[in-house]
Amino acid sequence: MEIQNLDDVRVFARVVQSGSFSGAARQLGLPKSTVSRRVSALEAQLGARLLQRTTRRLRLTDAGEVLLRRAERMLEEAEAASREVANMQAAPQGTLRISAPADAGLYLADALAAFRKRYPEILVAVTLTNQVQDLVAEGIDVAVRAGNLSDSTLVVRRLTRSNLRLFASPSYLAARGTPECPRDLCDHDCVVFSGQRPSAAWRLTGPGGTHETIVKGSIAANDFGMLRALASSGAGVAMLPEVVAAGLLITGELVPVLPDYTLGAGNLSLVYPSPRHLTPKVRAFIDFLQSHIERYGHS
Amino acid sequence: MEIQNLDDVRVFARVVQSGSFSGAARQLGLPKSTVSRRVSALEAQLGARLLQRTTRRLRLTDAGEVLLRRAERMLEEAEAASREVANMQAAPQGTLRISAPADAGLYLADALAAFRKRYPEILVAVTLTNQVQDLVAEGIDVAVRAGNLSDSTLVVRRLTRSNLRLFASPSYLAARGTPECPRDLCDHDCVVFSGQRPSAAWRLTGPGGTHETIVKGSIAANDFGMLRALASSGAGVAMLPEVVAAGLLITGELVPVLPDYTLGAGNLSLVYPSPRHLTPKVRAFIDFLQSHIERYGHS
DNA sequence: TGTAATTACGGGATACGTAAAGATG
DNA sequence: CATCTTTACGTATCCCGTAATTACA
Repeated sequence: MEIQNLDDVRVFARVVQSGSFSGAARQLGLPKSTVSRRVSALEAQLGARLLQRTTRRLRLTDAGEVLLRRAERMLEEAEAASREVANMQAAPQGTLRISAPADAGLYLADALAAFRKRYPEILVAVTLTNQVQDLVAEGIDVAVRAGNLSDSTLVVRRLTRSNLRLFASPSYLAARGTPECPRDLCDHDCVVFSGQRPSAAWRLTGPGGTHETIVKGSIAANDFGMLRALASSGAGVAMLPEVVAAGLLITGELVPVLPDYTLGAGNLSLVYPSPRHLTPKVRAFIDFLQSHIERYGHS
Repeated sequence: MEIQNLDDVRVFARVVQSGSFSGAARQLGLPKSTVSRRVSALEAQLGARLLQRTTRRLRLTDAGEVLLRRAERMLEEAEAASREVANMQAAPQGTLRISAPADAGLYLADALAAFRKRYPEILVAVTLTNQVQDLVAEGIDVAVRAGNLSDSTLVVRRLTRSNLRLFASPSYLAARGTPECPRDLCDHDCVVFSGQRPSAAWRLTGPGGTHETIVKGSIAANDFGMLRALASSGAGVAMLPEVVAAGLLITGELVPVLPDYTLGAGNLSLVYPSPRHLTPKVRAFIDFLQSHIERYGHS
């Protein structure tokens, strides 16, 4: 048969080293009976007696000698594996593969530069793309996502939720006028985040308190990238996370609408495959980004 | 934590190799659930995720890569150990250490020569001594013993029991006459095997059928070596295994008495420490000696 | 929809510690 | 007689296989 239990091997090695079953039991903190049974089990699995023994004396058999030599290397490998993995868990290192929306690059650059300074051991590889990737298939450790995530299996860690604002293209505003207060929105085409129907209730918080305005959307989509594209091409007023709009604000393709108002419900999230045994490099990144955002904001 | 179960490592390696949990389950003949749980257990022990997985895709994590590399060497060692021990069990080899009564040397020589011819792989080391040794302490594989064995823990394998005969020294017979039939023994000094008292009922089987004769012993001892010494120095008629007497028969210090009669109760035995996982070299020797005696007798 | 991974669940095997037995010097 | 190994025993734990669940393409 084959050796099944590595602990049995450990017990055997300890018995040999200490020269007695009782001694090994004491050193290992096990009952003597367990030590006896473990060695017996190992002997049964190998089909050979490993130790010739009376109550007073102990002697390795030929088979015992063979096993002992192998056992040393075996246990060394096992221990090395544990140690190596533990270190890897303790000290963040390796390459962190990040996926992010194309236009989040500008925004992330800041945070990543600081992150690299804080964790020089971690190499960072960023994939900027607007298509949602299969994290597992692509070997991505963590993805930055904006919007409502119902991504099933994946774990979502929300970083912030207070950065939804209104934007429109200069051309649209030139044609339709610029809203001065929430009520004005009723007269505008609105680009709504929704998979269902092109209407929504926007809760705007600003100088005049909170107003809930029922807007009729001209177009709806469940992807902020698409909303942004629609807005920048003049489809109407869009509610977008600042992160999403950032790129086009700089180029002037979008301008803020009602800049004193926020809609406070946008999610910027990190997404990763499994909550279990989080790699330290991922954990480090998540925690770092969280506190970085809390400290410096997100625009 | 430490890796406890080597089977878990095997399962993990197989999963990586086959690229899927289900595939590994099929190859290993295990339920899929078990494969899943084994990998999870390993991950828990190492405190690190080894495989990033969805239902469709599988990917080694950094920790997984580390473990895999170590696992290969680990499993190789384990397999080599099993194989080596198995071979050792299958093919008798190594050094067989035998302990035997000093005067059994002559008798054993024959058998051992044949044994060596049959099993050239087995080296034989014979320790001839009249003192009973501690098999385990001395590293003796098997001992030849004659007489009544009540040796507790040790395993006794009786080889033959039909070689008890009567002997006396020529000087004794010259002084007291030579017995011609069992009845004559009543008039002789008898050297009796017994720890208790110097008398015994000897059942002699010969041409005239079986006679039970109550003999009064002059001296008793529970060691055939001592009985033989007594007999050869003229203490009386002794019942001895032929093996024990053989040496002195050749030198003429003992001669048979009532040579047509046997007492059929003497044990020639092999003794070894444990019945479990008998080493093949020991098993080979036991079996060989058994059949050798059956074929060629013992004188 | 079909396949893959995980989990819930119940029954059964296994492993444990205590304690007693047996052996040894 | 003190110490050592093994075993008997009752219990608690774990582990397994079936099957239902959830995820994914």
